[in-house]
Amino acid sequence: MDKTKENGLAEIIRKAGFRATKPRLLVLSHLQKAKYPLGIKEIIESIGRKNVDQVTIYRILDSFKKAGLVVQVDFQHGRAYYELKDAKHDHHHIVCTNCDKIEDFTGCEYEKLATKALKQTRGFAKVTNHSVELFGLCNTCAA
Amino acid sequence: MDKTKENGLAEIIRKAGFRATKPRLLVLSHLQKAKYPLGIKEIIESIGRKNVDQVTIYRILDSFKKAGLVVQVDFQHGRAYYELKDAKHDHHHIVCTNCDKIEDFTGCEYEKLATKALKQTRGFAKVTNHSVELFGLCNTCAA
DNA sequence: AAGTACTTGCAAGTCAGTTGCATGTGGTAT
DNA sequence: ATACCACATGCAACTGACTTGCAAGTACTT
Repeated sequence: MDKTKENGLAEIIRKAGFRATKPRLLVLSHLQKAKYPLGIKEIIESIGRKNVDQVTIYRILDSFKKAGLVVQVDFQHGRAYYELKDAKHDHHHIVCTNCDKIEDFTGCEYEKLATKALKQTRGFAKVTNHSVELFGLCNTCAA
Repeated sequence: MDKTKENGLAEIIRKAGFRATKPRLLVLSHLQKAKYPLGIKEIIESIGRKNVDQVTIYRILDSFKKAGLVVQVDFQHGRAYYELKDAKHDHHHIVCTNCDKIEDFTGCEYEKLATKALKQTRGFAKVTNHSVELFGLCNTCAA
């Protein structure tokens, strides 16, 4: 990892209230490079089991999630996926229920949705996060 | 369970392509009565472990899901929740990340969202299902 | 350079969900 | 009404995701 980049990552981590340790830098940089949400297993594998213990990865992702650095995505595959939380966070996924292919789409109109929901429910004070996934069939599997 | 109702349930099950067995009738009627999505554990418990084996419940819910009778909901609690799929299916949940309180809201504009996503992605032929959940803080926990 | 609170690694454990296979049963044909 | 058999269920054992407790290590502060 080159020095400038590492410093940038370290700063992000410290701003979120954590110490900039090697495992955390690794997890963050893997998430940054990822095109699509990563499963924990993939993260563990690509970092290398001998380099960082899987328990550590679990703990890091959990704390990153609580700190709002990362969002957890559910593809109904029975395990958790994670990706960096982008500023606008209007970026979601469509998943093929047959072959698990994933693509992105935008435009869930989060603000509108949240306002609408808060108006309707009355029992809730604020919305901090949201999850929007579509499930369907990709062109190959539909044929 | 009164006879008329049981017959109605049985018909639903047969129309979906299954045999109307006692475990399936029980699962379906519990889902119908539920105000909010049920976790598998709750279903197992309220039906009674001695009455129906938990493996059977898992298999039933899985097949109901594949048949489109039921939808799986993810509250990021590490286990699956299920509820009956309603015709319009424009009924979603807002979950308190602190105390797990759940309320409903409507108006996710599914059709619009699906059309938009299909136009953007190009790799997908159709959308068969969707999941929209909001996470936030309820009035009590926000205070 | 040292101290300490935060982090990590290891081992063992928990819990959701799955699999294989023998037994049971709903729906149908007779 | 009876018998049949493919579909369903129950049981036991298993897998795999995720968690916990605790001792050892290390990033940041002074």
